[in-house]
Amino acid sequence: MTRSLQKTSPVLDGADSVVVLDFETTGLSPTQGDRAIEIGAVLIEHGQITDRFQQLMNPGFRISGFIENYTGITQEMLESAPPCEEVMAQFADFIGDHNLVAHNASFDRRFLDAELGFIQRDYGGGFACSMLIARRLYQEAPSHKLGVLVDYKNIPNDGVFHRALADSEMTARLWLLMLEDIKEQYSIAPVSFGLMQEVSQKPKASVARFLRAQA
DNA sequence: TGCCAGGCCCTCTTTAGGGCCTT
Repeated sequence: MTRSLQKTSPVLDGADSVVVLDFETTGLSPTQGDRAIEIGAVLIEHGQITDRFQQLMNPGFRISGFIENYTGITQEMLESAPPCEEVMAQFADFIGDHNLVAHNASFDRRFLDAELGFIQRDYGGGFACSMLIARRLYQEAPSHKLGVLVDYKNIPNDGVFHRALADSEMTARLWLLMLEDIKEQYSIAPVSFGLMQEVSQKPKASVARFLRAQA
């Protein structure tokens, strides 16, 4: 169950389309045998969401009760889903060479790399982490979990968490809000993907100075 | 039955340890 995002005023230039993605998985580590069980993603173009991707996938083994409770995704739901390889081939076509964004991107990147590796596919875009940027822009936030940031920044949501498309849509709203905040606070426009990547790598204490120098 | 990973970041740091964040 999803719904459209409210329109957001464009703050990106035309070349800075990004795909915001989120995996639900059987656990924390693909190197320990964990697999993806759902992928959700939205495409942002010109500062607005223009496309969506959501698909459950069958990892080929029984998932834990913890994951069923955490995500609401049941074993029964996965038994009727297509295998990971089929879904990830479709998803590789969806992301193409777009730049990518995820909340705690190191996690999603590990699974993206692992699942695409199984089918000998790759991607050509960069990867940015909304959590690392939020830690720098919103240093006073009570935490930088996605759900806490959504509440802290009053980001509209339908109350669904830990499902791939819902989390990717909330991450996309957070991403667009961070672009708006940088634009308004530092008079930078357009705010490029490359600039956001740079922000994510700056020491916390020097981010404001760095952004002021970009104006 | 209980536990498992990994990158980032802070500090009582760098010859380390532990919290945060993702499922």
